[in-house]
Amino acid sequence: MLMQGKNAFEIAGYAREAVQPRTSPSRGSTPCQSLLALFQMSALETVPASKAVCWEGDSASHLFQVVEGVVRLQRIIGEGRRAITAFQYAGDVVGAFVQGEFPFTAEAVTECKIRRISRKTFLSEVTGSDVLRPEYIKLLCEETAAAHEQMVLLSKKNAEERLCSFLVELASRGGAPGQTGLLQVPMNRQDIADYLGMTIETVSRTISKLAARKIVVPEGRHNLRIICFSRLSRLCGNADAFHSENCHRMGIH
Amino acid sequence: MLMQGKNAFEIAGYAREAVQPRTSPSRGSTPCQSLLALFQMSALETVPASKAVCWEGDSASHLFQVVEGVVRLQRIIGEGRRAITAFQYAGDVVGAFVQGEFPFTAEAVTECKIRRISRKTFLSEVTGSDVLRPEYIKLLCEETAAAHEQMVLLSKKNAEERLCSFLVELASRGGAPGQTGLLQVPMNRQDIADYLGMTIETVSRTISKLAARKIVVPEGRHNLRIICFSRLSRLCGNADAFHSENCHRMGIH
DNA sequence: CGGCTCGTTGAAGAAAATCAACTCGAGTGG
DNA sequence: CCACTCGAGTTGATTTTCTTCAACGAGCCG
Repeated sequence: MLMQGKNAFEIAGYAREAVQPRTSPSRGSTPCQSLLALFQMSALETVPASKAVCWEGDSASHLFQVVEGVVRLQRIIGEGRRAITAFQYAGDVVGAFVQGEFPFTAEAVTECKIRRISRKTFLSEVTGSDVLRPEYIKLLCEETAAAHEQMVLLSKKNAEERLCSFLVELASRGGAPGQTGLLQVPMNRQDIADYLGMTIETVSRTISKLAARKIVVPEGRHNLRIICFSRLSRLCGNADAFHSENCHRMGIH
Repeated sequence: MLMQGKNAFEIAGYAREAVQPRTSPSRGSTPCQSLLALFQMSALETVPASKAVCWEGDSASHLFQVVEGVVRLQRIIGEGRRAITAFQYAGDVVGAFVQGEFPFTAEAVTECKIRRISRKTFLSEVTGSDVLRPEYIKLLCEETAAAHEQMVLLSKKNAEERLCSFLVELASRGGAPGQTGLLQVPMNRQDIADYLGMTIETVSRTISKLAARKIVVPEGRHNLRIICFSRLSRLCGNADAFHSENCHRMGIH
């Protein structure tokens, strides 16, 4: 329920490629220009924060597009343990890789605007289009690559590297923090913890330590001012941190 | 289609769906029956244990099929840290989800037999076939689902749950251990550790503890006799362990 | 046999989890 | 307006789990 007042969101850059210029539905003769245009024919739905978009185990009859807001994909494994396997931002498609049943529950982190499309329609449109098909494949590949990246993080990185990786990812996926370096963090500490395989306490302590080193400055619960993005990048624990494309000079050494 | 093989490999059940009945190459008029048949037109190559099949960062001009043996997909992240993101068994395709450059190095765990096909050929065959396309999509979805499963393991499971999950996965992917309960474990302790986000010492200790509880019995470095598969399943840390399809009575409670 | 790798086991240490207290803000209601 | 509560977050103290360091053992091959 945090920050949905139309603008705070955009300021932080989360409106990545939100609503596109209206095009006519592709049903019939007009071919779709892009995957996201497929969703344009369906109504915009509003999902309140922390309400589910779809449930683990349910038959995946639909796919969803996040138009605005942030969605988390999560799995519950006994005794109150929860793992968040991905966050989906404006422009992302939820369920692209799902066949049969959803292997996750998708919940709105913030209040969200979404569109849905039936899997049947989606697949027939995609398989019938030489434009959409490679785009769909590309999407699947990116998702899998992201999953592998996350596995590396969870396998081998320590608390600080995990958090820094998360912040860098958030800055690039949620939208660049921009000149001011103000990064909006829509998810709460528990979400971050469950995404990074840590506890809220460790997340909190790690942020405090970064703050003490003047790498970031917390401004309220949901904002972090990035003082030195290049240092943040170098703390991600990637072998090639120094040559990272994220690292092209941000002014501060 | 499993087990036509005749050797030590088959005994352990790793010949999942290895070599198929010879079909003529699909180039030209004869359509392929399945994704794996696509590889039939190319020569069988032998890769010695611990030699690379492809390298991280290299342009992914080819895809590979594992015909026999086990391959590990790994990433190195500075200072000698290695993460194994997946093992690929006989019948699996390596690089299905890759576009552009390989995000991993693929290395033979055991001596392997592989076939390769150019990405260009693969994609043109797949996109041109109504049989192959859904099969390809299914493959991508399964890979992503497996990646999510692994993320849950790495996020939330303790050493024992990780190891038990691995053994159950190995039993189902590498082939059922069968009546005798003898499970072949082709990878060494370091491979297992890097796959599960642990150290070799912790892997070793965890196996010893399972052995002390008479759940498994190590027989040499690369064999484990599963005494009680249902107990192993229940130790995986999945919420639904009791109702798992792996759990249909194996005799022992 | 000696030298090697791989695996196991023990002891010590470190990182993160757990448990617990406390702060901060927002909302509620007197 | 202020006291109160409630949830989220922070911080400290303690414990647990796993890692690290080190020694040792088993199998293998020259």
